[in-house]
Amino acid sequence: MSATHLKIGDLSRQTKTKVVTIRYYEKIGLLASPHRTAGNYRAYDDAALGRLRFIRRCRDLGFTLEQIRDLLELSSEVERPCAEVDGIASTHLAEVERKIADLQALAERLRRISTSCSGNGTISDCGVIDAISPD
Amino acid sequence: MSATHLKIGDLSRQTKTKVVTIRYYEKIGLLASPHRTAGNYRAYDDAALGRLRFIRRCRDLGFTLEQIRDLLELSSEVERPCAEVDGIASTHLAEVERKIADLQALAERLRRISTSCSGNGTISDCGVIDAISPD
DNA sequence: TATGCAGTCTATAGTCGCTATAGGGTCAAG
DNA sequence: CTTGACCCTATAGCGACTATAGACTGCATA
Repeated sequence: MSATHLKIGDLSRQTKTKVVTIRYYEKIGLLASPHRTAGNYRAYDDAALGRLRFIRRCRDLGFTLEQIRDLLELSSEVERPCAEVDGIASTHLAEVERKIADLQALAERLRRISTSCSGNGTISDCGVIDAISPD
Repeated sequence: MSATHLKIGDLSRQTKTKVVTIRYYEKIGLLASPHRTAGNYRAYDDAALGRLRFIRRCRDLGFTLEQIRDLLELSSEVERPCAEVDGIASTHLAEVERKIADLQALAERLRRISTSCSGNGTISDCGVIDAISPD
C-alpha cells in the first residue's frame, strides 16, 4: 500500500500547489525528501500526498509554516497531551480575531476618508489628503 | 520656518518609526535625502517630519508603499482631479472589506476546530488534527 | 582632559512564503 | 529522431522591514 509513484506534477495538480512550492517545502524540511527514480525524478507515495494536503489546508487556515511544523510533529506524538495542539489552534484564532477587529476599525476610517471627497473637484478642494494627514 | 534641526532619532520618537525604517524609506526614495551636519548626521526639518507622519498614517491604514508613493505624488499635483485619490482609497476599502469577510469565515472554521478538543486528553483523543485533515 | 555612553553612520544579510528565471536533463508519442 | 511536456538544480527577487557588525560623533561627567 502507498507504493504509488506520484510525480511532483501529480502532487501539484492534486493539491493545487505550485511545483516550486513543493520543492521549497522539501528544502526547508517541511516535507521529507522522497525517493528518486532512475532519471532523478522525485517519486512520492500517498503518505506524502496526505502530508502535503495537510500542510496546504493549514496554510489555508492561515497557520504559519512554523506552526504547521509544530502541528505535524505533535500529531505524530500520539501520547502527548493535546493541550499543545489546541493551544496552537486557539492562539491562532485569537490572532485572527484581533486582525478582524483591526481591519474593521480601518474600514471605518477609510469610509470616512472616502466621504470627504465630493468626487468632481481637484485635489486642492478634496478632503481625502487632509483626512489622512490632519495637521 | 521649518529650519529645525531634527535628528533621525527625533523623527523616530515622534512618529514611532524605527530609525532603520526611516533610512530604508530614504533608500527607496520615499523620503528625500536630508541635509547632513558637519558630523554627517541627517538633519531634518518639519516638512520631512510631516511627510513621514503621512507615510506612517497611510501604512497604518494598510496602504502599500507603492500606493503611498502614488498618493504623495498625486497630492502634490494640486490640479489633478481628486477622483484619483479617492479611487485609491475606495479600492483599498473594498479590499479591506473583502479581507474582513475572508477572515470571518476563517475564524468560524478555527472555532469549529478548537471545539473538537476536550482539553485534557492526549493527542490521539483530540479532534483538532482530524478536524484539520478530514480524510 | 579623559572616558564612557547614547546616538549616529554605512553596508550587508536575514526574515517569511513563496515566485521567477536560466540552463539544463528525461521520457513518451508521433 | 525530433518534438514537447515534464522534470532537475541553483540563484535571485518580492515587500516591508529587521538585525548585525564595525566605526564615528557628540555630550556629560570624573
